[in-house]
Amino acid sequence: MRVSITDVARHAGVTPAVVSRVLNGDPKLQVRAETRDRVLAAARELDYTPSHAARALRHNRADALGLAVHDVANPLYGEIIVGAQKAAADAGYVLLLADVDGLARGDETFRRAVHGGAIDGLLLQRAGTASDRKIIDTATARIPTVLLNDRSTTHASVALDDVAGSRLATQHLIELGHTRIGHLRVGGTQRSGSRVRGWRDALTRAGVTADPGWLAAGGHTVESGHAGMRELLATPNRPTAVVGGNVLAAIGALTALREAGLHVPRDLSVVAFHDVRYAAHLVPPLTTVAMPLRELGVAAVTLLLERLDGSGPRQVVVRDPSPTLIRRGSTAPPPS
Amino acid sequence: MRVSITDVARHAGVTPAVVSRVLNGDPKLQVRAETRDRVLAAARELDYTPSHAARALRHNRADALGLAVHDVANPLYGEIIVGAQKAAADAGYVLLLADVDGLARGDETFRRAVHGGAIDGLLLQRAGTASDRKIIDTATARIPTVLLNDRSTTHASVALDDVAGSRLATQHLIELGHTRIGHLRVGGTQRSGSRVRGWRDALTRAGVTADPGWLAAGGHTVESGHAGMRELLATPNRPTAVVGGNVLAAIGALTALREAGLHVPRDLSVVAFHDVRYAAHLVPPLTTVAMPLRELGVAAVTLLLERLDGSGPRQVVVRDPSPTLIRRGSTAPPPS
DNA sequence: CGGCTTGGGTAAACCGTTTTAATTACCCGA
DNA sequence: TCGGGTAATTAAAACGGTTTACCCAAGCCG
Repeated sequence: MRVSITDVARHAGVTPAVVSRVLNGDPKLQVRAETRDRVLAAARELDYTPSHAARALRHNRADALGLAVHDVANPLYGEIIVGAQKAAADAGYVLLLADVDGLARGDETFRRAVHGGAIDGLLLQRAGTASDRKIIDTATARIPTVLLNDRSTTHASVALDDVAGSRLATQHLIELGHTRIGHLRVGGTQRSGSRVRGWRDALTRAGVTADPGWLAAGGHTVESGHAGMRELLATPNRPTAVVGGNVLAAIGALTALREAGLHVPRDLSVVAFHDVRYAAHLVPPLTTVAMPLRELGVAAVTLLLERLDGSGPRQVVVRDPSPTLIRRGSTAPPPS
Repeated sequence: MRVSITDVARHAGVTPAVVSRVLNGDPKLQVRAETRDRVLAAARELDYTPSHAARALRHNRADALGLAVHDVANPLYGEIIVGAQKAAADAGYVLLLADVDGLARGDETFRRAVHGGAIDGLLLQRAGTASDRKIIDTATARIPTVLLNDRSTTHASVALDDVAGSRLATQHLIELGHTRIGHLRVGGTQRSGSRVRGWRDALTRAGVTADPGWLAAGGHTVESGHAGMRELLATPNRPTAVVGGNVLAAIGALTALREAGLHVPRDLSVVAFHDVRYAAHLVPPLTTVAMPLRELGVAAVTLLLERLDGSGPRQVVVRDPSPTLIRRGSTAPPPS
């Protein structure tokens, strides 16, 4: 059926040991060039590929990484996955997809994969929900784990430079002449706090003290963004511009503004995190801060591989390329 | 380190054979209830999970499926993946992610996974590109394969009911009073042909003969959709409504219309395939045909598992739930 | 010419499970 | 008390590699 190392050995007139050692380039192997060639030729001729299971069993290593996210269809995580997949493949690792919520529900399939050694390490999305901590701790206890897209003081993690991104967005608005700038925070995660900090930083630098009313919960859905925007509109010292922590929330905000009879960007400017593909095709085309999501995926895999080599947990912030402002039609100088 | 079946056996005072047979419910095993309990208790106590590699080696089966798509970040495929992931997990299979383009470039990692038996079957996106055929044939020769989201006469495949979807979209326009209805075809695949057929069917039923000028290449990018729409606008017997084969192409079409000074839907109606999450937030909110993408993913896994059990290649069309029209703001009666 | 090195390999154990065939324990009736 | 028969359990091989220790032959040196 399958062609095994024994077949190759027979074909080359040697023992399996030699085949293994030639193919893996064992430095302590002494072998005549002629023999080596015979082995290589036989392997090529029979189109031999070693059994994944057999190697994994022997090495106690699967050459596979797990990737568990909440929603694969979320385009943001799609980008992260693309980067992670590429980096893993380059390093000779295969990527195994799982559903965090499944994990939370105690999905036996994935539990067995982790406990049974089907993966060597795990990339785990941290959403900031209550059940998260338990999942994270269980995983970490079993297997080297890296948290995606958020900072952690206790676990290895890879985050974006949210402070810089948020500062960039806010500065853009300041440069346009805005001083009353609101922020729709995502909530629940470290990065939410970072974005608040970046926003406040930029305001402080411009000599503006942030009004507490300028900070509202935007969540990460269209509905929550809609609600958050309405809240901002109701505040006495109403902002003339808003930094949105999440694209979907920003879309909800745009709807709320349209409903309130306000024109974007004439009456109010909006800039949001993450330059998703359709941002340019909303009306108005959304000004965004492009964050290096793919690079985050790459960095996560890199860090995880480091951990597999025995390094301790480390917190990485991906700053390259740095957050970039994509100017489109949703930002303009404040109404005079 | 890892707790193995031998540890459990020792702990329960039996041999590994008994442990294995108890845990796997071997029907020919005769065992005292008391012994069985001891084994189960030991397994639970030590938190034993069998080694994935060892079972895979023994069974010559990895309990894993491969999933190779062109672009994980594409929200359409995201939905398919979500469905596939869930179905695979339910069946006790784990999902392994790969990049078709990597495959085309001869990505060694994935080649080794396939050849080395790390996956039992493969779900493969068919894009209709030139290099596709080679990849498909290579994969099929090695491993049971199911093609995603398109029909094939030679290989196992799972497709959507594109004829019905296209007919539904066209009928909607007809019901609004349109007779001159264009179609932006995706091109390259079977499903593109199916959509043309559905469109033509609906027109014929309404007693309208399709003008050749009403059919243009829309591709699956914003740019190609833009170009295709311009082509349609230039035709002598210009349509008053358009069915778009792809959302991104439809977005490009909307832009082209805006540039041409035409108002959607007052001057021209647009309906497009696939109800992506942001369709409601484009301006105008896009009327779409929602296709059962998740169910496609589920059906693909189901078919693949069937094939693993020895059934021959089969072509499946997912009709449940049937295509649904989501009426939004981009369709209206034709200008009078 | 005997012992030592070195080149060129080989033999065998091992990784953790599963499974078939074989072995032991036990009970019962004669 | 001893077969015989069945119930309960075990031994061992096999899956396909990898790796360590070892072996043999040839050459070299003293």
